[in-house]
Amino acid sequence: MGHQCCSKQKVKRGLWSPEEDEKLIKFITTHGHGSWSSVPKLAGLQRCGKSCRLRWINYLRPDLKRGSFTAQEEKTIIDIHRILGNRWAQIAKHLPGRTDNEVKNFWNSCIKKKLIAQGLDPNTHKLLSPNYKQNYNNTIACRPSADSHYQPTFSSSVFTVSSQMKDFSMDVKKTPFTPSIPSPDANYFCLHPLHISSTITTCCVHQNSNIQAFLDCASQSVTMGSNPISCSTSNPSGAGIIEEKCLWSGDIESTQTLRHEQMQVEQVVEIEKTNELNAGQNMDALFESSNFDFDFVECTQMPEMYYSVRPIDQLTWDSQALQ
DNA sequence: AATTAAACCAACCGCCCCACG
DNA sequence: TCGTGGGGCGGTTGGTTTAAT
Repeated sequence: MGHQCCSKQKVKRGLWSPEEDEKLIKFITTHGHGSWSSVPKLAGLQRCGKSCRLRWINYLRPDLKRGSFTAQEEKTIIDIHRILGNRWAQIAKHLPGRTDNEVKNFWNSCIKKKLIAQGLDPNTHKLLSPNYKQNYNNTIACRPSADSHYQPTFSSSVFTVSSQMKDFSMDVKKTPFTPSIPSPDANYFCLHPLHISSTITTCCVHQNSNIQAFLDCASQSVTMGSNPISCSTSNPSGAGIIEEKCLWSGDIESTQTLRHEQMQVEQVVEIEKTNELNAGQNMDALFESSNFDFDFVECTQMPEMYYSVRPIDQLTWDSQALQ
C-alpha cells in the first residue's frame, strides 16, 4: 500500500529511469520542490511525492558527494554513533555531501561488522564477550573500499573506549610524538598534543553571571604547574548549538539536559583541563565552591591521548590521531 | 565459464511529528 | 481540541553487483 499522498493516482515504483531523473532535476532546479506531493504532477512523473523527495535527497541533489567513505568520515560516524545511536540524519549532518541513507547503509554493511570484529558491540560500543567476537569473526567480511583505511588505533577517536588506553599509553612512551601545534586562534582552542588525559567541562551559565570572572576563577583553580587549560565561550543563538556542544562531553544524558535547559541558558562555557599525571581529576570542587550561577555542569573524563583542533562555533570538528 | 554466496545500496514502508484549518 | 496532510526519519526489503568456488 502506497502512501496517502499517492493513493489517488497510479504511481510507478522501483528504480528510477534516466528519463525520470532528468524530469525531476529539470523541475526542481527551475521551480524548487515546494510541496513534494504536487511535484510528480507538475513534473510529469508517475511517481509518489515521497518517492520524488527521496530520489532528490538521496541521489539527485547536486551537493552530494559520491564515492566511498574516507577513513576520516568513517571515524566521524563511529564517534557520533557512539553518542547518538542510530540517529542517521543527525550523524549525516556532520558529513557534508552524505545522506542519512548512505550513512545508514555504510554502517550496516561495513562499520558494524568491523566493530564486531574488533570485539566491540556496535550498539553500545563496549566490549563484547570473547565468544561473541569469535563466532562472528568466522562469518564477517567487508568488501574493501578504495580509500577505507579505518584502523582501530587507540588514539584515532575522541571517544575511544577506556579499555584501550593502557596499551596505547605504553606505546606512547616508546615512541614520543612531536606534532606541530597550530597557532592560537580566537575561533579555536587546542588540546596539548602530549597529555594523556583531559577533562572537558561544559557549563551553561545564566545571563546574569559574569562570564569573564568565572573563566578567571576557573583558570586559577585548575591550572597546576605547566598543565594547560583552555576556556572558551559561545553565545548560542539557537537550539542546535547547545546540543552540538554536548558532543564534546560525550554523554547523551547531557544532551537531553541541555535541550531542556536551552531556553534559560545565556552562554555555554567549555573548560578543558589537561593533566598528564592525574587522569581522574575533575573540576567538581571548583563548581561547588564558586558563587557563580550555573544551570548545568557536566564533567567528562576522556582518558585518551589525542591532538585536536576544535572549531568552537561550528558543528564539526577535526582531530588528528597521533602517529 | 557457470553457479552460488555475499555484499551493496536504492527504494519502499510505516511511524511520528508538526502545522494548519 | 481534533482531524488531516505533508514531511522527515529509521527500519527493512529486494534487485544488482561482485567475489568465491
